[in-house]
This record gives sequence, C-alpha cells and structure tokens, in this order.
Amino acid sequence: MENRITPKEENFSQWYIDLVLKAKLADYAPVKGCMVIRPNGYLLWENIQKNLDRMFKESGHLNAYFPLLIPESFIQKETEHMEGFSPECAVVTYGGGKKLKEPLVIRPTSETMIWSMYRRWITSYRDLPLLINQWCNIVRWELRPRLFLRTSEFLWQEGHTAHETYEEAEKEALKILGIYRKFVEEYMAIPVYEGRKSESERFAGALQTYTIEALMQDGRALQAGTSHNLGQNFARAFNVKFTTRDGGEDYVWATSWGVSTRLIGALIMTHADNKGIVIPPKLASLPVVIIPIYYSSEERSRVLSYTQSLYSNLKENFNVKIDDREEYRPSYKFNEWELQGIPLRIEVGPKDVEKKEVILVRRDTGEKISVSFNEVSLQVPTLLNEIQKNLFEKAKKFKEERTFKVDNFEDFQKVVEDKGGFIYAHWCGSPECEAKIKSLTKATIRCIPFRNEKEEGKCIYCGEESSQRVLFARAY
RNA sequence: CGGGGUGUAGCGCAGUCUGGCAGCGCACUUGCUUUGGGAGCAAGGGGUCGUGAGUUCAAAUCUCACCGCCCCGACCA
Repeated sequence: MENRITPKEENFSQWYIDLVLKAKLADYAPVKGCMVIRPNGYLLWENIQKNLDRMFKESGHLNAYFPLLIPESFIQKETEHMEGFSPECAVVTYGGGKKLKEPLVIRPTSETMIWSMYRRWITSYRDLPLLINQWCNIVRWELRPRLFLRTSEFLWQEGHTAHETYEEAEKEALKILGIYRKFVEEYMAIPVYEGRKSESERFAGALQTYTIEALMQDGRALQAGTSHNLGQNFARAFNVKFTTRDGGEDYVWATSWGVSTRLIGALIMTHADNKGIVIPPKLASLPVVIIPIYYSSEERSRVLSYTQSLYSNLKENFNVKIDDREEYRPSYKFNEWELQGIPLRIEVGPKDVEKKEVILVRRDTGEKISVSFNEVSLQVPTLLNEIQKNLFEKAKKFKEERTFKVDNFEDFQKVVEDKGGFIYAHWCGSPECEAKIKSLTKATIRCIPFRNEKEEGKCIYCGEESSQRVLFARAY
C-alpha cells in the first residue's frame, strides 16, 4: 500500500477521505452510503462518548434505550416532523415472511417513539423534569455520503427531556448547548460559534434550534452539535399532558439534542496535517508512545531495560506503550504513530541512555526536546497540556482570521468564492433573502450568534433595515 | 435523477487506440545484510482482466447489452 499522504492543499476533501482510510479509522461498507468504523476510529468515539456521558450524568441525565423500529403512523403524527424526515426514511415492509400491516420506519431520530412512551410515564408535575439520553444508531437515507460527516447510518447520542414550563425547557436546551461547547472546545480543541438557527434551518418540529458551528481547514463550516427547544409540539402530537402544581392540566414542554460520530470528522478536518491525524491529548487513548532505537544486540538490551524503567515511571499516570516491534525500523514507527495522531513520542537510543536523557517529540509542532530521565514524568504532563492548549489556540486563530465582516453583496460573493470561512453580515430576517443568498452563493446562515452586538445596518441582499449581523458560510 | 470518470493481484495503476505468453509499484512470504525520519539485495506466492452475449484461428484489447463504484450537482433537522 502507498503510505504517503498527498498534501491537503491540493484537494482537501480527497485528502480527508484518503487520510481516514489510511489511518484505518473507517472504511466503506458494502452497503452504499454506509461506513464501517474500524477499531482506531471507534476508540475516538469511545472517548467522546465517555466524556460526554459523564457530563450528561453530572447534570442529572440518565441513559435509556428505545427501539430501532418506529410505526410509520408515529412519524406522521407531527406534521412538520413528517415533512422534515419522510424523504430520508428507510422503511421495513416485510417481517416474518409477510407484508406488514403497518410499515416500520428505521428511526431517523427517536422523538416520536420516546414521546409515545412519555405519554405513559408522565401524569403529574412530580414526574418532571424527565431527563433521558440514549446512545444508538440511526438511519437517514442520504443521497451523497461522506465518511464520518454524512453517512446513511451513524452512531450518535440523543437526549430527550420533558419539563413543566417553556422557560425550563429553554434553559435546558441552552444548558446542553453549553455542555456541547465546553466538550468540543476543551476536549476536542475545536473552537466554535454558538447561536440559534434561522427558521429555515431549524429542526423539523422545533420552536428553536441552537447550534455550535466549527470551521474546517478548507474554510467550510461544520455543524458540530444541535439542541432544540421543541415547545409543546410533540406533547400535543402524542397527547402528553400533566397535572400542574395548581391542579390544572397542560401539555409538557420538550427539548431534544444530539451529537454524532460526525465529531470525529470535525476533529480530523480541524487538526490534521500532511503527516496525518492529530489527536488532542485529552481525547487520546494512548497519549504517549516510547520508541526504542538500537543497533547491536548489546545496545538492544541496554536500551530496552532503560525504556522499561521509563515505562514504569510513566504508567502510573498515563497510558503508555513501548513500541518494541522488531520487524519495523524506528523511522517507520515515527511515521506510523504520527499518522495515528499520538500526541507525544519518546525516542530512546544508545546516546540517550549514555547521557541519561530521552527525546520528546510533539505531534502538533514536530519539536524535539531533550529531557533528562528524572524530569520526564514532570515534562510529559506539562507538554500534553501545552499541546492541548496549542491545538485549540491554533484552530481559534484560524477561525478568527477567517471570519470576515462584509457590508455589500458583491464583496460577500467574492469572499465566499475566494477565501471561504465565516461571513458576518447584516440580514433583514426574511427567509426569501436567505434562500436567494443560498442559491446564488451556496452560503447558508450558520447561526445568529449569542452575545451578538446590536448594530443597525442594511440587509446584505435586499438593503432593508437590519438590527444585527448573522454568520454565513458554506457548510458540509 | 442529470453531468463527468472508472472497473486488470490485498491496495494503487500500466496494457485497450493498432487483437497474439497477464504486467509494474506498494503490500505479503522466506533468507541475508540493515536499524537516530517510511531500509537494501535475492528468491517466492497471489488473477473468473466487473458480468453476459457476439465477431475472430486467437479478445483485458473490437461490437452490443447489463452491472458496480468514484467525483461534481440536486437532497441533507
């Protein structure tokens, strides 16, 4: 197999696909539009899952599991929801060798199944809030799939909550978005813009959709997570009422929210370079790898015993591996671990043993640092922290440098075409202008940012009054 | 569904125009030498040339039909 990776500048999306395949994160499945996540890629997902799960539980959410198959009539109960999802649903029509009386939809999301259960579980305000999450796979029949970013089947996490009041649901939706932002920025080292979606970009059946939007290295935006305030739409459709504190009756207020294996795609497209993947230390299953280097068999035993004591020093606090495979040369191993994105490499050769030193090599900068044996266990955590921080800062700088304030449509088109990135521009608020801009430039409103300064201006397209700027970009 | 490609060893490809022994690189196996940035040499294994039909003494190559995959669009809470 050809081991080298082509430079990413030439064709970013081809480079991305090649990298995913070469780093053995995923592979094309024998079913069109579907992807196999290989152990390497699954490790990343496990780490994402582990950390998010902890954060959900800390804020009172519990995991449950709901069925894969949903009666077709459930989807049709909520009109907007049906319009949003019907075209991309896969449907089972046969079972037990017979045509089914009612077709079963493979879940594209579980709102309908979950709300049909919530009807049984919720009768009083004492049953609220109900805070449930599930980790599962879903199917959306996409016409044009891309590994990790959009596949017909994918793994995700979907939270579904029920509340007494609009305010409480709104607070929950925003709280979850905050968790997503914190996780994506602090663990994945991916800086994002937070905001709400325009009406046309909203989730089918939601009052509000909140989103975090990241910027990939080719200048295209990626929606990294969404959180929806569903109002009472699903409660009405599934007739979920509860007795209020004052003895009255009301429909339940709902939220739903999710992130998927798409985050792995975001991680790669944000940090990877021409040597391969770069994994932020906080998400790395294996943050440190030790590579022994030797020539003679006499050196071999000296170097290996040195790496053993190094290993014992570090293994208390870090997952460390000694790559002592005899069949590969050190230079081969360097490249291989760089392709896998391991944050820190420790090289140990005869010269280092002699001087009681080691060489630490950072994945993010390639910098080689000589450190005395005694300092290694102090230097490793320091460097890992620095790498984590540096990855975030580098990506943040990139995102900020590619966020352009633009005040007329001609410049808007030019920036979209030539530079890419986010465009911060005035918009009158009409869906017609939004649609026109999309069809002319392929740029969509990614979000109306929180903490947006009020500013009078003219809509970039129609020139009508506008009270704030919104973020546009071409997106994946 | 429209436009453009492509299908030959596990992967990447040449060979097709002009029909005549099934090739190359990487990977794999064995041996020796190597080992501080993807090692060298030698030997070796691996093929329904996408499928079906046709033309021909002879088809990866020419003709017809079908199928798959990739890229660009349309779709994508």
